[in-house]
Amino acid sequence: MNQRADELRQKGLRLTPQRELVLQAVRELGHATPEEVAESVRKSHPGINLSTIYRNLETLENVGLVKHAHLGHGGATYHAAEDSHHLHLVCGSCGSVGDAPLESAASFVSNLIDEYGFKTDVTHFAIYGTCANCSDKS
Amino acid sequence: MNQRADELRQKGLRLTPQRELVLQAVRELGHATPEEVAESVRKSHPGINLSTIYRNLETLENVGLVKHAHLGHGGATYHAAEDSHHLHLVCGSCGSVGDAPLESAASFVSNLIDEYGFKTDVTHFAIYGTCANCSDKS
DNA sequence: AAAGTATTGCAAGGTATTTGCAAGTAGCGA
DNA sequence: TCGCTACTTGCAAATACCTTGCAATACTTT
Repeated sequence: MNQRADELRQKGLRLTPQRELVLQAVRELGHATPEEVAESVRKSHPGINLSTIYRNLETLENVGLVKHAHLGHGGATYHAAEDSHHLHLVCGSCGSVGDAPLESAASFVSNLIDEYGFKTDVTHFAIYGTCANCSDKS
Repeated sequence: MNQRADELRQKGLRLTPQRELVLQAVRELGHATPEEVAESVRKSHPGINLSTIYRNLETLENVGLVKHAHLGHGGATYHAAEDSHHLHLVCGSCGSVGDAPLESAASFVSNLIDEYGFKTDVTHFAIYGTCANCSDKS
């Protein structure tokens, strides 16, 4: 039917309605927890089980269509693989999540490679701190 | 008895054996989950309850003797406030946690301040990536 | 030493995520 | 198009991790 389906099938996986819905929801939502994905999917298809969401997020991640990042205390948040080209600035004070381009971290990343041989993925964990807004107030 | 005890008492808190043990364990362990702290403490004092560990970690953090960081999927890990002067390089492949001095991120941090007014605390979340060891193998 | 209150241990309660299993269904082949 | 096989789903139970209520205990101050 399309590339996506083929890619799944090649790995012995199937393109089920539920799986498509999960992928679509992740793409629409940007960053979303499994719970939020479930909520979104259920607007059109109320019957979908939470464990199905979890299993599909995992499956889609294995295939490379989806990635997860850790933006806070609790669980992971998921986003489409296509938009993992920015880092997440999480404000510990107000909880807001801002974006910044990868270039902001370019020198940092190359530092770590040069000095430690460590290949950094700055998108996977949040960059924690205090946003401009909250800094002003204090 | 000592500075630590006084500092606690000033805030209406008490220095209990359990509390001292928790602090000592955190200092010895470097980075530790509540579970690991419990395990360590129980070697000398088997009766200590997990909820006591959790409550004391929280209390000690409020007082500023202990801090927590997010180094992986699950819960937080705790360390003594004194050694929060490094960032954590977590390898997604082997799970190892390496340290790097704050200076490695200095330009990154000032970038984010200049461009977004965002004050970064690079120690709070792990820096995720692949360590030199694991890069070699692949 | 006694009183007052923070703290502890225990058990129960939460929340988030995972797992076992029978029923359902996508996708390949005839 | 039909059937078969194996991947998936929904459901319920289980697990992991952490929090909370409460009565008993034990630091601290007086």
